[in-house]
Amino acid sequence: MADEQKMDREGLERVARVFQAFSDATRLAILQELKSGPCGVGTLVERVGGSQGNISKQLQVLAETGFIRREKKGNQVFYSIDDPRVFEMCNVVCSKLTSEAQEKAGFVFEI
Amino acid sequence: MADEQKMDREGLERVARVFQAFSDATRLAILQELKSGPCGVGTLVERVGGSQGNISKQLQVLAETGFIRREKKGNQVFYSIDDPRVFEMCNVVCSKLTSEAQEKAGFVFEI
DNA sequence: GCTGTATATTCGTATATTAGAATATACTGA
DNA sequence: TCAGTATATTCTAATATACGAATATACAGC
Repeated sequence: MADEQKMDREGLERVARVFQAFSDATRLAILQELKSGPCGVGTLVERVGGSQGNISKQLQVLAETGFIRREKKGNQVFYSIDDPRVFEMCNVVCSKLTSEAQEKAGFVFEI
Repeated sequence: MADEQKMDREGLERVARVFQAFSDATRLAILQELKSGPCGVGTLVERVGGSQGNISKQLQVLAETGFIRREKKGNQVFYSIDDPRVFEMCNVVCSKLTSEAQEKAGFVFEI
């Protein structure tokens, strides 16, 4: 099915770089906002919090993954989700965390 | 469909922590080895390279995500994939990188 | 208990990351 | 061109990370 060949170090580093982009709460908060639709930088600064400069930087990190799109419109720059599979990944992690929490709380009977 | 409620900062930080675990080439190399089946630490040191101490540390980081299982058997410790969805996530990233590379090379005609 | 093997932990160092403040650039409209 | 608004970049400090070397712990067999 999937490619069973092993990836070389450079390939692994590129993949790692993408996960890295999603490994920060501020950037995930931005993603969460973009889920509702495209958004300008100023609006994201308001909604996510933090300095304008920092939000702008984090947006660039996200855009470099290829999952987020950058689009200039006149004076403003709008960011949006370019590939919704980014949320599939988040959902996998979330559901894992949820089931872990349930196990910890003893809500699950494993056979 | 998915939970549309916004996650608080603490939740986002927990998710970020999991992505963080996958954001390192050495740890991805370990995952790649585990794909073929459970593996002891010593074998992973041989196959992945680097010091034994470092591999052991990285294994712990992976195990903390809940996607990788740790199992003691006598003198040895075996690690294995506990939730194969970790590879789904990797595949999403890989396919994105592949399509990006193709676009860069001009192999894709967008309508 | 002692020895050897397997794994984990600690320590120190080089490097990377995050964030705010200040500054620079880009664009719009008068 | 000038002023104002929106975004990006640079600089700096605090913190986090990855790694090897050395050391500690766990366990099996004698």
